[in-house]
Amino acid sequence: MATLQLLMSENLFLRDPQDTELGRKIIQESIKMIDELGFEGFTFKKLAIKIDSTEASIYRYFENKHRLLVYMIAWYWNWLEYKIDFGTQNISDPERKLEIALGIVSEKKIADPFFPQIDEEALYRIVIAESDKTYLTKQVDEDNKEGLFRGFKSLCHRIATFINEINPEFEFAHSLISTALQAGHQQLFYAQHLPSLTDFDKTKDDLHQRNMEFLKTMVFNTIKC
Amino acid sequence: MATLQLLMSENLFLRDPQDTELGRKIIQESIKMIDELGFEGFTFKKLAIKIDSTEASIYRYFENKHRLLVYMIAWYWNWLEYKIDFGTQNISDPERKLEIALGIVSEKKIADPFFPQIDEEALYRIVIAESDKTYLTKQVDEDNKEGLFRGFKSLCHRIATFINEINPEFEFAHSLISTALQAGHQQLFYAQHLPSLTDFDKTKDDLHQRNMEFLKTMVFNTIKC
DNA sequence: TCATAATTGATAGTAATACTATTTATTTTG
DNA sequence: CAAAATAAATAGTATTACTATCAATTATGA
Repeated sequence: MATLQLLMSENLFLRDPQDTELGRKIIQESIKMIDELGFEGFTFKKLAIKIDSTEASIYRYFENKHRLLVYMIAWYWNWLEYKIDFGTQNISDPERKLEIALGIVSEKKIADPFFPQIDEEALYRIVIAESDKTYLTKQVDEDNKEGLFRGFKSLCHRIATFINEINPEFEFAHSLISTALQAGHQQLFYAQHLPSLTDFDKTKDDLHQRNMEFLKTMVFNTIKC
Repeated sequence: MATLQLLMSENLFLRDPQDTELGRKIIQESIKMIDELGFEGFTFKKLAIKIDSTEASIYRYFENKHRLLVYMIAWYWNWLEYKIDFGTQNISDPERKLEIALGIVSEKKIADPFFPQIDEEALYRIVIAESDKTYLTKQVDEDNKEGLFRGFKSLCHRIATFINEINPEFEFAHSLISTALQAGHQQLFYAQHLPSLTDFDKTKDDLHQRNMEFLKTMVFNTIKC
């Protein structure tokens, strides 16, 4: 099977981690560590020890750990958009396209053989628990100017387009989709940790199915009334 | 005018900040500082200098700055629930109650004369930018066991009740309301910093109006189809 | 080929942060 | 009013998030 590489925006790193052995080890191991320790518990020092390198070496690739998180989350959004492009190929019915997109957004994430170096399951847990931290900072405007959030914005715009094709009258397409994208993660987090904020049962194995149903209901009902 | 005090859950603090002069200064000044510096830029050291006290004294009131944030956000949710109780008093039509609740959630927040010691405008900006950080941590389960998120859960449940009164068939009342509560903040943050994720124009002064409209459309359409 | 430059990595710092332990002052109460 | 309890101030420490400097390796080109 072919192995792919997502093209990542230049500003996301100092040195492209996909180019070198060390860079790839940084990404692989930091996905594992942030998943285990949480973003606050994760440090470049701990990562350096784990991959048998040094803090300074890691700082050559990423300005700081926040940038590394932004890189990982951007990779995730790029991956989703690629999957949606792929999945809606040759389909013209916008309702079908929207349904496919929402399905991909909320489906259970498993290892993608096209990207063997990334642990998508761990990355998905990071996205759920940490992705908001990429922009909930005081430097959000500078980061945005550098284009660090292009992946998320692009994905949001793409799905919003489907809505506008279905119902050109609907005036909140972007708001609805950015809400749905975040809600999909939020509800899974809540189901796990604050279940009374949801109507899901985390012990049942149809959790992702229910979440998908919720998102589709919310989006389709909202635009069709 | 009467001055009120919201009853805060015991576990939110080590010593009740509403009881002492220093405690009240801690709350007042930390709202100002977190608003200005962001939660990451805020430290007990800086706060201590500002209020002419010491770090150790502040640690007598709150275990750490995360707990202080949780306290502030819990105050906000309690305040909203009180406003909704107040606003839906003697109203029996559940649609009307839901509309009032969503209105209160998304209306522009101004100083509440019942609580003169709290700067609600600054607190609202903190809620928008920082509230997710209260639970997006590795200690969320322990914190939840201590009841730190009772305020949010209680508010969510109360509004979900209105939905169930309107449409007992609808099976995602809690998910929809927790989604709407977060979306209300998120959209304002996006409008300010990542406007392409919304359909709002931050330069227009009907921003809150539009956001309210979006939330009401989303919630009512979703439950009525 | 070999010197030079460029890149990469290792070592050793520093200022700031998030606390903690101990000491000192003040207030409460029997 | 003395003893106990409480509150606050002082002075630490381990860790974090970097930076500056130095050493090794690799690439380039006359």
